[in-house]
Amino acid sequence: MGKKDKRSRDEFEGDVYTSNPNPYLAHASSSSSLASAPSSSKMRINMDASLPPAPTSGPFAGLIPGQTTAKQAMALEDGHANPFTGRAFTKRYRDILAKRRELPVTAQRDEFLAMIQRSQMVVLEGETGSGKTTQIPQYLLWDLLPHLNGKMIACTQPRRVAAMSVAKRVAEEMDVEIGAEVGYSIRFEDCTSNKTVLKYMTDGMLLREAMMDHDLSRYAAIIIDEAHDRTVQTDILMGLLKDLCAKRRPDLKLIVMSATLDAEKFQKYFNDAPLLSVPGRTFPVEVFYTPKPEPDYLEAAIKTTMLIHATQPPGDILVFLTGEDEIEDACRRLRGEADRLRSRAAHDAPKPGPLLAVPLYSSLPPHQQQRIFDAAPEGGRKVVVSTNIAETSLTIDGIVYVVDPGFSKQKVYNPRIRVESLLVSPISQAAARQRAGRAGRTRPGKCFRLYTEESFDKDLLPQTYPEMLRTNLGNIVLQLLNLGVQDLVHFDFMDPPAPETLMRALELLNFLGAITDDGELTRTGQLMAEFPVDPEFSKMLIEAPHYKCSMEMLTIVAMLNVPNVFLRPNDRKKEADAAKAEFAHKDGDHLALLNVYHAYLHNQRDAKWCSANYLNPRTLKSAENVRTQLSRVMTRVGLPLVSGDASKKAYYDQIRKCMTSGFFMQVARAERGGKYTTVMDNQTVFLHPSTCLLTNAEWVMYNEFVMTSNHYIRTVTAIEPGWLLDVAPSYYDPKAVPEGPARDDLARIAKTRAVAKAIEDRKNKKARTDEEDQMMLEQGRAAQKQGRGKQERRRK
DNA sequence: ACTTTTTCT
Repeated sequence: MGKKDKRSRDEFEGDVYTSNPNPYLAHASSSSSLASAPSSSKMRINMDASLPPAPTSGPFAGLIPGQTTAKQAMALEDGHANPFTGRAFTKRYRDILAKRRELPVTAQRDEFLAMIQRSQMVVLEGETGSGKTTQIPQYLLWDLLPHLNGKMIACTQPRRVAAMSVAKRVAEEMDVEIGAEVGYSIRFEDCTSNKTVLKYMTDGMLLREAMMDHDLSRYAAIIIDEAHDRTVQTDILMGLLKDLCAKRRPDLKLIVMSATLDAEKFQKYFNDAPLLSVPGRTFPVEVFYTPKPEPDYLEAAIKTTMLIHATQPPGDILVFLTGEDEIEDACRRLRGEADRLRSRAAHDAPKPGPLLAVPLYSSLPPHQQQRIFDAAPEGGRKVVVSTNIAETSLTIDGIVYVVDPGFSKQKVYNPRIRVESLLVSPISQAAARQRAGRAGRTRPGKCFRLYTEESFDKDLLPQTYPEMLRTNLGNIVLQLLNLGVQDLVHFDFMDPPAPETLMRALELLNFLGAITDDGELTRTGQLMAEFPVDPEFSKMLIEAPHYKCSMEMLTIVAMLNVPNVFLRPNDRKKEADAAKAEFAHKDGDHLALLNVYHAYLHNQRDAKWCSANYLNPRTLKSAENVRTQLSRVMTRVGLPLVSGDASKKAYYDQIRKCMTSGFFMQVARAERGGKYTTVMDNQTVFLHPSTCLLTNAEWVMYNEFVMTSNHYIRTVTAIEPGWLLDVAPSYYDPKAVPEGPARDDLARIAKTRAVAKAIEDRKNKKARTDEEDQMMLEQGRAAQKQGRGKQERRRK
């Protein structure tokens, strides 16, 4: 830790004033001085950015903020009344308190306090069951007493559900109502109040707040939890906060909490911040490897599961596979095998128990997801076959055996062809450990890895590649620019993305008009950053009023920002396809989505109607949520909510043209035999079989490029090539388009237009001269008249 | 020629 960390509080206060004499200035000079001014509470930038003065009376008397001990806090926790509310502690509180005192982290409370009191940043490493997520924020609360000077402590989580459930737990632990002293803030749900001093929130939510207040001045401390997840949001937050701590908030405390043994990397990144290691509390898991590599992991997984079922003591099994189809298939086969095993068992031999095979993946409707918590059948066992959702997001108690084939679907981004795709790839060692750990939550367990130990050591990466290196950065770059980070190349990423990926993002934003050639955020870019969607979508929304289709664009963008609404159960594919055809629009999938949403509202959002039509009511509900949020943003930034006349022929043209203004970079032109070629990079692609496009459209725009058994374009709508010249003239300058039929088309249209324009110009020019002549004549007459008038007056 | 992973604003 640097010299700064050892300074006294007085020096810190001095620092605050010298480094930032006028906080308003810092704010105004940032690039996000948008039309939508920050709300007044957010403008309340504290001139006194340091700790509150030591209270001389009241329940906290005797504590010196930033210098307390565990003993002092524990005495108050053990007291009669809750110092934060004044109310007497409940019995339930005391019961929970007793359990909290047994958590591994409790033993290190003083050690933690000592570290954070002498260092601005601390890295904390703790496995599951250590209690770090619930306790550390409370320890800080008792030490910094942020409520005494109107500040808060934030603890960020990568996932919404975690933020919400941990907040609820901690509210109980502190004997307060959720939303009062302890609250949470996630998209669509702000459960906080002016009383809130401890706030759990998603990383994305804190990033949004940072856009309005670059200094995050409401917070006395920020805790980044689950940092090992390395989500894009976590990574950006770490970069921002590191910089903020060093430059503008020397008083801000930062704790980075991580689960894996990768803490040294975090430590190094945070300028050798001190590290606290907290042991976890889980049961031991015995790990087994296969002696030889398995040629087919699905076969091996089924074989292994059956073997466990037949030979191992009671206990449920968790099998990790990669996707929906694979999982459903595996479940069917496991059921079959188990039945066969039971019917074939010899009379004298013990009969193996029944096997309950339950699938688990995110798109599963909630009531089916609930089935993973069903009890195993009498005398038998339960197998949960899951995607990596069971790795971190969902915990199933009672799992004793884990089958880990070592694969998951992972997003990869290829900046050269600007395509994100999902690939079945080997997992990392960290992920493998995480999977194994799922067997030891309630008692000692076993993990069967379907690969060799040598392969684990040699082939698996220690950590999963951070998402930042596997994703399209369009939206992230826009956000960073809006956060006032001008110099992206030198932004302190923990793992810097490939320069080509950054280039692609800047190029995209430039084509969309969000940034200038020099990389400066434009007014359009500032507006775009206000919308919680990718830049192509926000561009569509901003352009919508010009095309008189704000309402329609809101619906389409919302529908494209939730998971697929169309259900297609394996045993009812035909019926589902027929139901979907009812919503089809001849010009493409985007307009079909519009039809679906209208029908959904028209049928009073009825869940029964949804299922009868093979639509997912849950996704439609969230589409409505997204739509409401987006429309609020539009109103806030002053974009009119207008709609065209649906009975006019031009109505759908306007909508399609508006979509083209956002997605003009994703356009393909038909070839023979149902093939298409993408216009800018000459990729051969096929319409995804799910498309409802009825015409043989020559030109189409698409939403997604998917690589599965083939190159497909998904969610496709027919467009007119001429629109491309209107919405992106420089991008579609025929000279810039690769040679081929697409370029020929564009060149022909451009030429026809040029000729037409020349004729029009000449006509206009003639008309103008005629008009001018006429005007001059009239002016002349008027002057004559006036002149005569004057003469007449003079005569009088 | 024949179909989707996870999460967040």
